[in-house]
Amino acid sequence: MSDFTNARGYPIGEMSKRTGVNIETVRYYERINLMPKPDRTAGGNRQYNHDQLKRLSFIKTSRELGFSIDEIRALLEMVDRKDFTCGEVHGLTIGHLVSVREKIKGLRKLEKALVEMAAKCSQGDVPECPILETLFETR
Amino acid sequence: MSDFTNARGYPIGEMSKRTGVNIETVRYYERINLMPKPDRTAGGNRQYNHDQLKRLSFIKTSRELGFSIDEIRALLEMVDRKDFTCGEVHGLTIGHLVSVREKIKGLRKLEKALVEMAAKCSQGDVPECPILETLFETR
DNA sequence: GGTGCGGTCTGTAGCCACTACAGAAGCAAG
DNA sequence: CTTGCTTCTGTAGTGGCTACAGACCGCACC
Repeated sequence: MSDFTNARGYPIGEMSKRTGVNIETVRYYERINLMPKPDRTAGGNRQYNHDQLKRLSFIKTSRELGFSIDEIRALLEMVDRKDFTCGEVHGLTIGHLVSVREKIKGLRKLEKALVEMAAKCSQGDVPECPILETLFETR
Repeated sequence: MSDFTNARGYPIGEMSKRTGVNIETVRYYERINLMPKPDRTAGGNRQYNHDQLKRLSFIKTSRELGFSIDEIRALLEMVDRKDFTCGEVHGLTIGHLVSVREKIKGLRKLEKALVEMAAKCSQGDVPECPILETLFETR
């Protein structure tokens, strides 16, 4: 088992394991300039440093929180330029929270409609179904 | 103003207006064999009939309820073959309901995390932000 | 019959955020 | 040096549309 804590840097697989981001996705993030181009070994393999590990971790956490790539890019650009205020970051977060709440609202409505439809259904063996009838209603 | 109730059939724009499905999307549904190939006028324009209008309406309603194209395809194939039971349709609906509920659960968790993060934030003018600190925490 | 204008045609490319290959090459342990 | 895992580049596919370009259709009006 290797020790990556000294100056050798992390290969892409180690980055993937530590962050839970798919290897292909790490390379994809590089291609779209969300991750910087890392150093390479003599043979051409990527070698990441600890800052880059932190950055990838940030991206992963943010994605799990539902931020879009563009939202994450905005956050990271502020960080890169060291040119942001806590208020700005708060604003971005709240904006995202609003859209998450809207999504929940939409799904709740949808849940309700599905429950209502399913309740009408006898679940029998017959080829007549109130669910299909509901769906086929002309608007 | 024309009257489409007689035998002339509906042009694609009328289908779009009546169902709320984008014209491009109607053609897309035909390409992926979700909608049948309609009749054509002498000049080559599509002419739909009332059954096709009902079918498109069904698709639209189902999409709004969050069914995937493949789920809708399954429903429509059962209808086309006239070979289904109410129980089968109920099963598909419940399966979908379960996945909707999972999505809601996920979003709720996410909402909670966002609220917690935002609460820690002073919203001040300073370039220090607990939100970013949280996001940058190594996993 | 001509003109004008909006609807429609086909085909292709783009969107988001990845994911999945193929085929070659690197790298580390034994 | 061999073995076998990891990584490389480049390209194409996913879902569910959407957005063009450039040509053609159809219908009202004169």
